[in-house]
Amino acid sequence: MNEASVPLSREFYARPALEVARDLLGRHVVRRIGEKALVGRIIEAEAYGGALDSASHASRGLTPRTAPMFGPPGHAYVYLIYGLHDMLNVVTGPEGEPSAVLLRAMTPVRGEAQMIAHRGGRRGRVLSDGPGKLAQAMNVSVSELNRHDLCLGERLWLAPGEPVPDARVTAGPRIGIDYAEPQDRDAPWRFIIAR
DNA sequence: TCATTGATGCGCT
DNA sequence: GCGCATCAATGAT
Repeated sequence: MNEASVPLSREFYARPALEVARDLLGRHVVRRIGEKALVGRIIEAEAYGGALDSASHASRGLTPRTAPMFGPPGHAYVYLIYGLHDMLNVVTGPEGEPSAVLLRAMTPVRGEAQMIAHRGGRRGRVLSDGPGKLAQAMNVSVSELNRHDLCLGERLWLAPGEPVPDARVTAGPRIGIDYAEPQDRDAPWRFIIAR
């Protein structure tokens, strides 16, 4: 494991989701499957949680599904949406205060051919430009990686990568949360790397 | 390039 | 039973 792929520390995650989401842009997602390593650069992320975020799963309280969000930071929260797609989140903030960041998109850095295979041969922009696509390209599933500790450097973790300056960052409302209260629906908690 | 729609399974009421 | 932090195929502009 070289310097660029050392796992981000627990302290990195133990901050407000909003701060972590912004800071995750340009960082690397590392997935190790046996001897093979897949690396992607995060280009889009969304914060969920905070005091009273009606868009967050955790706003309904602690349930078996949302339990990881209430747990210690630096763990994965993976869930299935629409019966089809796995969503990869990282748990943030102090234990007991539910929050997480959804990884929404990445670009391939290493192991692109393997990612394409995971995606059924789809390549180019559609390889990993959505949360379900990102998880599928990385072969991340609820059954294998929900609650996984991202600070171990085993199977799945995030690494320093190349942080992005503010001038390259754009914030806007989150996607697919029309059901949320207006102030949460409109909050600029989605971060992307402008191009 | 944009809008529409079916797919599909589980958590929660 | 309802609805969901989505995707891909389809058809129109």
